[in-house]
Amino acid sequence: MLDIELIRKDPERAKRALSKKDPSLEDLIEQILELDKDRRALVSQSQELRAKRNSLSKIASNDLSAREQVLALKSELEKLESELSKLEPRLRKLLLSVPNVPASSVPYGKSEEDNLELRRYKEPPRFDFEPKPHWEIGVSLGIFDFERASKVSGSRFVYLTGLGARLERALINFMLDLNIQKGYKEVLPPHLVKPEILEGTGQLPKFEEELYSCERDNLYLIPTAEVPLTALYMDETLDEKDLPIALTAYTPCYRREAGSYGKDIRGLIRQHQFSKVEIVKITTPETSYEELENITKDAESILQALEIPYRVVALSTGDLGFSSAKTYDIELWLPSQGRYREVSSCSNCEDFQARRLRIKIKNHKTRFAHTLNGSALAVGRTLCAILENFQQKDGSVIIPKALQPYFGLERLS
RNA sequence: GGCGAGGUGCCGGAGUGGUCGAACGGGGCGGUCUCGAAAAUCGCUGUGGGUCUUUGUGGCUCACCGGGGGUUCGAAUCCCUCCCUCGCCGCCA
Repeated sequence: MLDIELIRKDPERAKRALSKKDPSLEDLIEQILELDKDRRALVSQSQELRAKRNSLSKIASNDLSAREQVLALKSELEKLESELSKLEPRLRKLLLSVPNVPASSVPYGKSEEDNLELRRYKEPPRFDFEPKPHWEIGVSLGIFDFERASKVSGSRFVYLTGLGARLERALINFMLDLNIQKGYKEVLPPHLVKPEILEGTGQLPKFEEELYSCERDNLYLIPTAEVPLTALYMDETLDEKDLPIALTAYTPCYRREAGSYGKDIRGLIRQHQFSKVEIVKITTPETSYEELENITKDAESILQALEIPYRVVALSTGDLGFSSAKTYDIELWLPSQGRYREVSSCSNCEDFQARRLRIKIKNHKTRFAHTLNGSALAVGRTLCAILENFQQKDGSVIIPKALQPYFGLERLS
């Protein structure tokens, strides 16, 4: 959530910044300004009445006429208050649907076409045979079972079996251990959260269709561990000397993938449920951009340890997520697709989420924290990359050295 | 799921209709004392909003004692409802 104070003070600047993300947002700002004006007028009026009422009440114990005056004030007040109670949720909802403003260092652009490649690690491998897509490798190795998954749960689900399940588990442990070594505190968070939490991190109110909900209990399945990790310190004021707070968690992620019907229908790339190891940092405004570089490097170091080719791109203004002020995506190489695919997204949300979640920090003065999050890493896609990049002519797959202690075998065959 | 107890400021804990933004204690911050520290002692110490502004760690004002609603001239205090925490019983990985 943006600070309404800033919108009020310099609406044109807010519009200019937001229209880099989405030009249609200018109207939204206009509406917000309008409602905010109305709201303040109503608040002032009702406050005046209340002040009058309070002073009359003080003498009312032995003054019957004061009592009558108060009754008159009361009906006026009720009118104002009912107007306010209609207006305030509307204003709030509008404000909650305004995305974060891009940082000035974010490259301008309309879509992912305009993302800026920053660096690459390792050449894509060359094969002296036709490399297979991961789903073919996995099925023939007997470690993926898509058919039975669709019988049981429908499309975009998979059973990992035998060494497939073990490989996934090895990756999770490997990633968590690396993160822990770097100072992240391991957390195992709840996988079901309240709507207000998703509102806090920015998934709601705009992206309801993306979420699985348990209506009876008014809870949602998390689409990423970012949600419960970032919300861990909701409604708290943290001491600045305890910053940065660095958290890591493995969780499954649940996404409905509405609106991506045709995309990535085969394989593990786009599933309704996937494993991810996430990192989150809570910092001061002064250090958050430095920390964005840090979490990106931390995520990259996992791919380096696994020897998987990747590149890092800076998202353009038009491709930035709702809550993010600046994002680096890490994309790994998939030989069967001949292109890079996202495996991590590292974002600085500045105080956008902290304001929604009321996470404050304090040394002399109190202010909102900055929050960052990054995947380190998406496990399923990493698993795909291992199968595809390290596949052999005979259909076996070499396991990267660093992972072997976790997996227990040098080769998958 | 059933019954019982309870939710008050940074913490503990009073307060059962007006003078309560809230006693008292602890903590924190500042002063005195001290070579210094401790002890003692004095003072200060919530958040959010509106408005004014000679923009000052400013004035005035409103709201907030788990959330929402109600009674009343007036609610932390009474009533309804929801949520949460703790205890016991039941069920259960």
